[in-house]
Parts: sequence; structure tokens; C-alpha cells
Amino acid sequence: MATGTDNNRYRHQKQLAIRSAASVFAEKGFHGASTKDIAERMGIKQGSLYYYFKSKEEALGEVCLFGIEEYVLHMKKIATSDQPFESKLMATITSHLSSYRERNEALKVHNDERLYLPEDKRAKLKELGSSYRQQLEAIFEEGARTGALRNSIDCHFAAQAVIGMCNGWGDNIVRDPDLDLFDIIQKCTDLVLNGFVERRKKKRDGSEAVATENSQ
Amino acid sequence: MATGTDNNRYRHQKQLAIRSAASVFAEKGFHGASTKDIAERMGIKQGSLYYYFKSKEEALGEVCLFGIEEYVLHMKKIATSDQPFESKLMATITSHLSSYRERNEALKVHNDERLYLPEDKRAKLKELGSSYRQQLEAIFEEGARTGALRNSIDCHFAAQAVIGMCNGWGDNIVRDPDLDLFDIIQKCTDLVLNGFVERRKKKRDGSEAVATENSQ
DNA sequence: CCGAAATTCTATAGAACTATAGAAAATTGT
DNA sequence: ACAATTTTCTATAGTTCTATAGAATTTCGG
Repeated sequence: MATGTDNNRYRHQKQLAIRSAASVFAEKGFHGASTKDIAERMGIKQGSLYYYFKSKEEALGEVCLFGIEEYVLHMKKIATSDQPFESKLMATITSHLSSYRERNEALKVHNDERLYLPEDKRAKLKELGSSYRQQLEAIFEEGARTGALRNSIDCHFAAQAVIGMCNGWGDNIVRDPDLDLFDIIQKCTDLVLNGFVERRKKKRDGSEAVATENSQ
Repeated sequence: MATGTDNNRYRHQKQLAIRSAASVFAEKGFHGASTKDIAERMGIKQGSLYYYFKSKEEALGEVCLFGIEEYVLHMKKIATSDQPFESKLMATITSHLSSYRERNEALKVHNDERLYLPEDKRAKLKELGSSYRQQLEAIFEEGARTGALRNSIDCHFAAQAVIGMCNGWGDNIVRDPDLDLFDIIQKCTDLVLNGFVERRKKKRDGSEAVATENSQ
């Protein structure tokens, strides 16, 4: 049986099933994808897919979970580490954008298709997602507390804005594998910290200088 | 016939058809929506819908066009106006976010479902979309040229980042009609200009002061 | 109020899709 | 190599969907 024992073959094939489903869902959307598509990408026949998933909807649920789970764990590690604020922010953005490049399909499916799941199957995902946002908020709160950021900052807004921006880039990253990830990461971080307006910085000797942190 | 004459009834019903399609596509996605759903929302029977659209796909095309057309026109007006840079940026963000609130469904469909259209039907949309991005890029270029922004700025990056951030908020705005749009607009503009780091500003008298432009 | 044109309806062909059942094949432990 | 178990296959019932055809109804200018 396929119960949670350590059957190697099953685990391997189940992973393949989830990744095949992720791939097809990412490409065609949940409703646009057929179980036949998924099975074919996996190399089995349509009916056989039901050995791994009770239903197409359950497949979506597992893909979404797979897409966000590790990613949130990684976020938690960053948030609870003892790096300075700026490093945490950059690590967050790096994690977010790299996830798109490496595991892009399942994460994309989570972001774009999860609302086709019934309420009860979405509960766990909601939990993970808002845990993610809270971790990010906490990072901003820390930044404000330690004086790295203005103390007038709205941390909830900040978290949402960063997530939105990263997701926006995510779409581009998935579509265009030639994009320079590191370049985008740097520029995103710099934007969030400093904005685009020319910034004058106190130098050690007390004089002022233009801070050109990111000259292409 | 329904040819482009000034038939009032037809034009009215056609608008209704497009908005019904937009509504259903926004809710269920292109593939998740059926022509029956659309017809019912419009108040007619399934088969009658084909009087207005040659196919479901064509309906998607018209919804997407409807969703982005006016919006891009508005952007062009902003870009070619003679406001100062900061006003243009804020007007852009305002336009973007307000579009979501007012015409959210068709715009959401354009953003989320347009890639299910075949290449040829997407050509016009691509044109409009990249025209939009170019207008925004031009605004940033102007900002850099006039000294309002650092001259090291990557305008293509800037445009993409702002669009991504706005789209991210768009999803939230559609889902939660209680959000304070003006508040978000201000904070987004401030973020893009100044970032979250505490900023010191030359005051007229030459002394320095902390600029707290956005205190919740 | 008549006749033409526009709009909607009913009915259906034909295709595709999900999920299930039971047979067949492959794998594994002994 | 045998028997039990796991995995895949074939076949199909039952549903839903798109698109079309032709009939029926509504609208509207004169």
C-alpha cells in the first residue's frame, strides 16, 4: 500500500507525480490542465494517476503545499537568524526570487491557482502564507526598532509591498531565464531601503557625499 | 446585423456581454468559466452568447482589451503632461490602483488570463502593455535627467518594479474593498522615492532634519 | 400595424474530461 | 522461483462543455 511507510519507489514516483502536476498546472492553469496531461508528462496513462491522487483537486492541494512549504521554512530561518537588518531583507528577497527560479512551477501554482481549492484545503496554505508575511513584518519591525529604518514605517504595508514586488519579478523570472537574478536582487533591496531619489550620506569625516550604491 | 453601426441596443448589450464575461473570468479563470456561466450572468441562455462572441476565446480577447485599453490611454496622458516628476509617479500609481478598484475585473482578467490567448490575438495586448511600460520608463528617465532621481537609476528595472508592486496591491484591493486606497498610494509613492531608511534632507536654511513624510 | 432586421431561444452533435472498476504487469520479500 | 503486494493498464459510465442550426420572438422604421 501507499501508506506513509518508507517505500522508496513510491516516494520517488509520488514526487514525480507532484512535479508533473506542478509543471502542467503552471503552464495551463488548474482548470486548463487535464489529468491526461499530467499523466502523460509523468509517463503513465490517465487512469493510473488516480493511484497517486484521489482527485485532480487533491493534486492541486499537494502541489500548492509543496510549492510554499520549504520556502516558508527558509523564511523562518532568515527571520530568526542574527544577521543585521539589511542582510535579512536581502536574504528574504534572494530567497523569494531564487525560489521562483529553482522551484518556480509549484510556487507559481500556489500563487496563481490556490484559490480554486475549497476553503478547508486552503486552511493550511493560509497559515503558511500569513506566517510568511508575519516573519517579514517582524524583520521590518526590527529594522525600525534598531533605527535602521524610519520609525514611522508601516510594517504591514512594507511586507505586502515587498511581496508584491517580488511576485511581480517572479513572473518575469519564470518567463525569461536569462534575467540576471543577482542584479535584480541588489536593485530590489536598494529600492526598498533607499528609493530612487538621490540620497546624501554622512561620511565618516563628516562631509557629505552622494551615495551611488548601484551603478548598473 | 451587428456591424459597427450606431445601434444603441446592440452596443449596450455588447458592453453587458463583455462585462459579464469579465466578471465570470475574473472569478473562475478562463478555463474554469463556462459559456453558460457568462450567459446566465448576462441574463440570456448559453447558446445566445454566440450572437456576441464568435467563441469563448474571442470573448477573452475582448475582455482583455477592454481591461487594458483605457488604462493605457490614461497612462499616456500622465506621461505627456507637464507635471513635475513626483506628481507623474504618484498619478501613475493612483491610476494603476484605482483601475483595480473601478474596473477591477477586466483588468484582472487581462493580467491573469491573457496568456491563454493564441499568439496572434495577444499581439495588440502586447503592444499596449509594452507601450505602458515604456511610458513609465520615460517618466523615470525624465526624473533622472532633471535630477530628481539618481542618475545611476535603471529605468527598466524601476518600471517593472513599480508595476509589480502595484499589481500585487491590486490583488489585495480587489479582495478587500475596505482598504484605504489613498493611504496605499501615498505609501507606495513614498517607498519608490525614498525607501524605508531614515532620510536626512537639506532644509532651506542649510541645516539637516529628518524627513518624516509618512507618519501613518 | 407591417415587414424586415435584430435578438434570443431550443435542441443537439460531437468532443473532452473526471473518476472508477477490474484485469494485467511489475516488483519485492522470502 | 513463488506468492503477496504494488503499480500500471484498459475500458467505460456519466457528466459537462463548446459551437452550430434553425425556429421563435422582439424591436423598430415607416
